[in-house]
Amino acid sequence: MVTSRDVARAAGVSQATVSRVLSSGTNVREETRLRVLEAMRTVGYAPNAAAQSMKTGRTGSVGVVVSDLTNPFHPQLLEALGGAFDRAGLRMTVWIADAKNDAALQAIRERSIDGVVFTTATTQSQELIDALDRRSPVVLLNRAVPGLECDQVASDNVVGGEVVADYLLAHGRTRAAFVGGTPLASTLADRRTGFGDRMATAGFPLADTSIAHGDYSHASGYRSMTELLDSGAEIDAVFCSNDVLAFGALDVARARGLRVPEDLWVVGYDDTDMASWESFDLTTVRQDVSQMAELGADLLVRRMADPVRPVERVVLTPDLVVRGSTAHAGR
Amino acid sequence: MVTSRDVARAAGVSQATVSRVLSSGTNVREETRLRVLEAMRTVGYAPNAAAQSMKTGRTGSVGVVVSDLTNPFHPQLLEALGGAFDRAGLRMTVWIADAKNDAALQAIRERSIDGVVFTTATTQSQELIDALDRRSPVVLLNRAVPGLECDQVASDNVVGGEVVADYLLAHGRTRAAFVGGTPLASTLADRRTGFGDRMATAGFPLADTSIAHGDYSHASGYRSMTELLDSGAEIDAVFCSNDVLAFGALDVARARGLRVPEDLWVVGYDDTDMASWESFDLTTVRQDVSQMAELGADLLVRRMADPVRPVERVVLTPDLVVRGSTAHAGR
DNA sequence: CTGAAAGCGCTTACAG
DNA sequence: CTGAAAGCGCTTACAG
Repeated sequence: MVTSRDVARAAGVSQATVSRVLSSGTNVREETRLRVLEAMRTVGYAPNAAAQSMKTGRTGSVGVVVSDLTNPFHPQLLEALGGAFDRAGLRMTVWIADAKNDAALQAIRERSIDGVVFTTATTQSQELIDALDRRSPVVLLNRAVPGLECDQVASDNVVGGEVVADYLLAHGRTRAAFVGGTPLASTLADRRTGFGDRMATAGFPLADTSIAHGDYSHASGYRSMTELLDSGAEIDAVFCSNDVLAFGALDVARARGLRVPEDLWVVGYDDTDMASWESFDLTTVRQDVSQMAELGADLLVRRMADPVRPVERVVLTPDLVVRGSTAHAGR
Repeated sequence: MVTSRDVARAAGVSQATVSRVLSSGTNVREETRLRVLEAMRTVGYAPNAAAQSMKTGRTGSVGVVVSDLTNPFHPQLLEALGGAFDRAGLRMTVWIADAKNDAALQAIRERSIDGVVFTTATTQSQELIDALDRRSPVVLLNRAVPGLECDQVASDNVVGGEVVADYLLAHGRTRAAFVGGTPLASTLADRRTGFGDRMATAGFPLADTSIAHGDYSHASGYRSMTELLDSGAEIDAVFCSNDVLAFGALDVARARGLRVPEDLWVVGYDDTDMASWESFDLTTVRQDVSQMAELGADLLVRRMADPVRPVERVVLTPDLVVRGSTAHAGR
């Protein structure tokens, strides 16, 4: 292994000078700097990250905890986060968690990473609370946990649900059902609350049959929609708590010869890329993934720079994207 | 920060003994071991990864370079790799690369990661060749680069194309077109070669109009299919070099009132989750993502353990999954 | 602007 | 089975 000592020898300077060129670049005569740089190239030097990290206390890596990459919303979020951290000169360690996952918090404790973004359902685990007590840099993205003293970025899912209700009501679609996963993640529960309350307030409570199955997958949406229709519920609209569920619901509608949107309106949530594909042409509530990721990455970077700054909670307002699964006629 | 020295003090032993408990666990009296473990808990100790890594020369992290998470095949691969590395006790640093990306190779040089899996198009960049000369652990997954002296796992894309041709020919679908991206990644070029050669050999060369546009996205498939049909080509089957392109092609067929499969057969590649959704019900060439990821992770682990072991090249044989976009009647 | 030296927190021979 | 000590490869005061 080539070390800074080898470079020093080759350049005829002390090891300390090599290190200065590497880290600050200041307090070095330009001529010396160039000579050292040249020597680095000649001997094929690359600084040892562990040694640097041990001295500086920083690793240059951050963690991202995501779940369920089969829902395209999550890869989109991951890709956006990757871009943001890349621009910030940070590497990204990824945990793909099924449920709660404290590996990332452990990694912070071991100083493998400098901070972490959680995009998964985060219960107030003791580990998380301890980490925050320790002033570990943690950002919650796409999740709001009211009691938690940490930076958070989330869209207002209650408003997201309300927007859908208002839209349906404005167009006389009053016999609405809700399809979610179960148990509902807080984000989805909020969507349901906003939606259901608004409909109820307008005098059109959701059908009791607004049921949900399993996870948040296509299969789950398919099953939920099937049961909904089998139950004989008279519905003219269905709001699914994410796009993938809505795709499943659409497939059921199609298979049964229901015309969308004439007979049934279908609304999703997330505005994933696929929602705009002609096969689906899905009206959905848009979450600006790029913006969300950008804000989250930025908050984490600032938190790492200053562990005691006041906590920030950013709430994004989602908006409705109207497409053929509701608005247009004759598709 | 709590160090092993603090633990030693609390347990009434030397720092070396704490370290022994931590690393090997051997050569320590059971009673001592328990006392140290207890002290660790009491003082809230977590070993410093950088210090460990500096001594051992290993980081416990591996890199994965993926591209284009909008193609669901890649998230599936990433998720499978994440699972495999997790089971091996390794963290996963992810680079989402648009083109060639040497950041991961740089990270190996700096000892931020112990090895890397490339799942992206890898030209024989000088950096990669240098890395291999240095015996850096590198595995190519889903990419075969014949000249490259490194472990590789890929499916046989030529055979994949041939399988499709044989299938079409066996069912009398002889006026076939190919839709790919451009420029073709080697994987896709192989699929085209296998497909085109087999069709030509049987006396049914592909239409000249077998064109391709842009990337490997839905939009690209949509545009290619549109041009294909606009050109007036008389085709009864189209083979798309991946599923996402096929979804775009299917949407065009639908929009134009072409019946699939009666008027047109559509075949994809990858067997992503979505291919089985009723909206698409796509016949496609299956790549076993889990197996591929498992093999790749395993090769990397073994390569890291033994940098001089002979290179392995694993070739997987893809198989055809027949669904409604070709076989069934009346959908 | 540069060098000698201390030290980051571990692991691991080397003695005992 | 345990401790004292060296050293992994850097960064950064401290002198000059």
